[in-house]
Amino acid sequence: MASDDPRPLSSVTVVAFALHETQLWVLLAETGDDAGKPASKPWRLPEGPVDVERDRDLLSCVRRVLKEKSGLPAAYLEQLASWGSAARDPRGWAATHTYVAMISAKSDALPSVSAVAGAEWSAVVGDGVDRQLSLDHEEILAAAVNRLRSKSEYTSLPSYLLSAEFTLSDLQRAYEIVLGRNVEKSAFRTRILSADLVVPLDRFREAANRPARLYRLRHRQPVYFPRPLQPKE
Amino acid sequence: MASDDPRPLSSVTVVAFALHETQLWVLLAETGDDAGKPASKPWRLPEGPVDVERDRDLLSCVRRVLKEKSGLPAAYLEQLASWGSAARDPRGWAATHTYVAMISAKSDALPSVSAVAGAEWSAVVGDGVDRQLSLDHEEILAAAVNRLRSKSEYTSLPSYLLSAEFTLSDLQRAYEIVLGRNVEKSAFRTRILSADLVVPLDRFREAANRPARLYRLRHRQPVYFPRPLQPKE
DNA sequence: ACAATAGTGTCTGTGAGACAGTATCCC
DNA sequence: GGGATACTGTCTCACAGACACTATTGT
Repeated sequence: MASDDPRPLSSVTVVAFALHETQLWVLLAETGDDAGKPASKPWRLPEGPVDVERDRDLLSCVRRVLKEKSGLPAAYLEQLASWGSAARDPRGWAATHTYVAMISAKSDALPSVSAVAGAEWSAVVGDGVDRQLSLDHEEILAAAVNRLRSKSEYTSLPSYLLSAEFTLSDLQRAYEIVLGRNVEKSAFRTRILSADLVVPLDRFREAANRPARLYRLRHRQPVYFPRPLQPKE
Repeated sequence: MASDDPRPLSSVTVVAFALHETQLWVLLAETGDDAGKPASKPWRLPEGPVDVERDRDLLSCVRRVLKEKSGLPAAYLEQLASWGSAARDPRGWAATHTYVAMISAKSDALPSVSAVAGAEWSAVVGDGVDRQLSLDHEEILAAAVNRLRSKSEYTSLPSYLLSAEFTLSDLQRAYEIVLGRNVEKSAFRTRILSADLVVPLDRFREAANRPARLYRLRHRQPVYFPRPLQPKE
């Protein structure tokens, strides 16, 4: 019980999501080639060890890691789970605290590109990406995608993927991309408007058709709807 | 980035719930009086450091800790969250992976007493207990109670607090105790029976009134209902 | 006028809430 | 029969799904 027993490695892993065009994207980091040897699976989720000198707590640790790997702030951060075992990291017993981060779209709807070397957005396909990830990061990513999808059935999570001002059609499209299925327009609008989710603005988005009213989020915290969108069959 | 940087303490904390009479109970452990000095807040949640020699992963670590502190097996275990900061433990930067454990009632509905020294069941009042806990364990307990309550609105979690065979009234009472409010009988029975939750047995519990049919759980994993019990107002 | 997207109205279905009524045991 | 608990039937209400319909812009 002495506090100098061997301790596991402690790190933090971020699964950062963004929207671009018609897809959901996740932030990956390239494995640093330690000692010049390129790993067989060079991609991984952004991760960093807990720094007991600089990090006050887990949340500030995630924020630091996300900033170092992407330069981007998270519109919303939530703990996912933790993974820890003797086998998951070749360096020894390692535990990681994982977080889901939602990144707001930038004005021009570009995928919030990072000016940081070795970071890259990858499209989410199914519950993963189309490349292999090292360690157990494929499992962690799948869990994050599933958490995002299932929580989007009954909360306003997808709203954090939009920019500050958006139309209800934008929001509906965000849900459709995240959930991977169509959402019925009328029911969707009633749902959003009867919850206290958004504030209507007096501005409209102009286009070659009827202009759409712009909205912004009313709260910083997610809203929980009274019923899930799709009764889980 | 050297792997011999100072590492945080890593531990696992269990919030174990049980049902007895008309209340929900949680397992507490007495702080060992290190060096004979009794702590000012002698009670805490069962907790133990990750043992990199003996524990294969976090789940086996929780099982070991729960067994050591209570001698009881968990009918259901689920990760709650993790807490980690420089300040939460006087010994230094400490992270703990917390789990919620559900303990089945024993045949005679005794609160599953433990033959282990320094462990004790305490009734849950509100989202805590009526004594102070050390470290941030009051916050962890509150989070566990809230998780149990909110997840009981749309899953079969309370079923794990019953013994193997139970009546629908037993199950309803479990929900009522966990949720802290009455549940309407007719709707409750329809809900339970139309989900695939239970298997009817050919046996009945006899009493000084109409005998009640006994049931057992159909699945080991919790069932998710299509709608929450109470629309979150 | 037409294309295109924004936004609404109406009808249906599902499952929870309320509550009364019936069923079946022991005494 | 009476007390007690088990179990069912009926009516209402909230809200999601389906889908058609109207509204308002640019070209």
